[in-house]
Amino acid sequence: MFGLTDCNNFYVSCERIFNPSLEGKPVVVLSNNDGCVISRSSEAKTIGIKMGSPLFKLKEIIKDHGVIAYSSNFPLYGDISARVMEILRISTPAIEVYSIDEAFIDFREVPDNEISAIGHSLIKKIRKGVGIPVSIGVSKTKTLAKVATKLSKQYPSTKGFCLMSKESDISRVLKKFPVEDVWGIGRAHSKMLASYGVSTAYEFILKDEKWIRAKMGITGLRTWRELQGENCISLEDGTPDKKQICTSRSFASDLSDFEDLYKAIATFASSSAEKLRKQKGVCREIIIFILTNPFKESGLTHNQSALITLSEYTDNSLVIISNACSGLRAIFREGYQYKKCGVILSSIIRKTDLTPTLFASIDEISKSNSLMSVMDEINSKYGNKSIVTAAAGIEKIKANQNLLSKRYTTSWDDIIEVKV
DNA sequence: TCTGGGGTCCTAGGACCC
DNA sequence: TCTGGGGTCCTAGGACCC
Repeated sequence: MFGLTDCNNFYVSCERIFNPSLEGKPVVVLSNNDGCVISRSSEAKTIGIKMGSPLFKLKEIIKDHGVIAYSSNFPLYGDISARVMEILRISTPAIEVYSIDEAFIDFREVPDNEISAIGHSLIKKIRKGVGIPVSIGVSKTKTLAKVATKLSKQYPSTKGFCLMSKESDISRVLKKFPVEDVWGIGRAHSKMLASYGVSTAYEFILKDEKWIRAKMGITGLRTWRELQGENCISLEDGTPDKKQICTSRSFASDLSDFEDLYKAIATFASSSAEKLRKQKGVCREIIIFILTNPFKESGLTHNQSALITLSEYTDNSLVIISNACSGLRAIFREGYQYKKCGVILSSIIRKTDLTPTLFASIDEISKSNSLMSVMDEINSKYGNKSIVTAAAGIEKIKANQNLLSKRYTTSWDDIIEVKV
């Protein structure tokens, strides 16, 4: 059996830990630049706020219902996530961290009759130890565990835990389960399935295997099998290395100056390089992209990217930045209002797998290595971006974050005060 | 005025190899 | 008249996830 732990309304729940007065009220957390809603409390869902809706369209509903909105505070959410995962890790045979708010649990070696007690105790431990509500679903495959988790959220009587093991229980559930809510079936396939009269997970598994393969490829077939209890998606141990590393942002206001874009690209290149060194990787490809605002009806559109292939693998920020910037020079055009840009590192291998090149001296390599580790050390000790390259500039890129809570658990300056 | 930021995997088709 | 049969690698784009 596989379990899936899912933190309820995760970002909102994180905000509520340090501000209990938010309990019972409609609360939302916004994306970067306070653009869209990316997390909603159950009260916010009830009054009809949809996932991903832009803030400016919600002005009225927010006023009418006294909705409380927060800017996203990722240092806080990341730290709370790590605490949840730690409890899961020490209390179960093995877990796979699947996202910031979800983890699969390996129950394969645990007798069926013990799973339920473990599940309920995990929910209590996390509530008490970290302060957030979680739901747990358990079944024969990861895809079915996802279904079970959804049920545990849907029905309060489950107290956040749902175990689906009996064949008859599973088919009873699947008969009512909308096919578009199945893990692995997205918008496009839902639409296609609907056109063939398939609307529930049960109708989906009744379809012929060959038909599924032809219409939905090998991944669709996997989902089809998983729903029938056949294990196709295994549990990953450890976090696999990233194959691509991307840093990108939308700007608070449009940029049309080369200089401004240059600073942004240099900053993002530097962040990506830092992430690359963190996973002890080196890359050989850099992709940069610049986009104009897709929502603007007037104005010129220009979406362009450049791929730079380096002659040697590197993790050196200076090399990555200067190449990213020459890429920008090649695609930048005057007269456009740019809204977003980003830097993607690709063609990544582990640094230890690197074959030393004939043309760089040992001296140069070790110089580069020590420079980078000193940079990383300073930034880790004195705070992110304490030391930056001149290209990135000293001013930070402005983002709208007017509704930000404090970094209660990761910054001494923001630590909570107790007033006597 | 105002619309997120990350990722992964699969597939089809073209270029190329012998 | 008739024009092989087996591969690999790369890339762009689509689908999906949170």
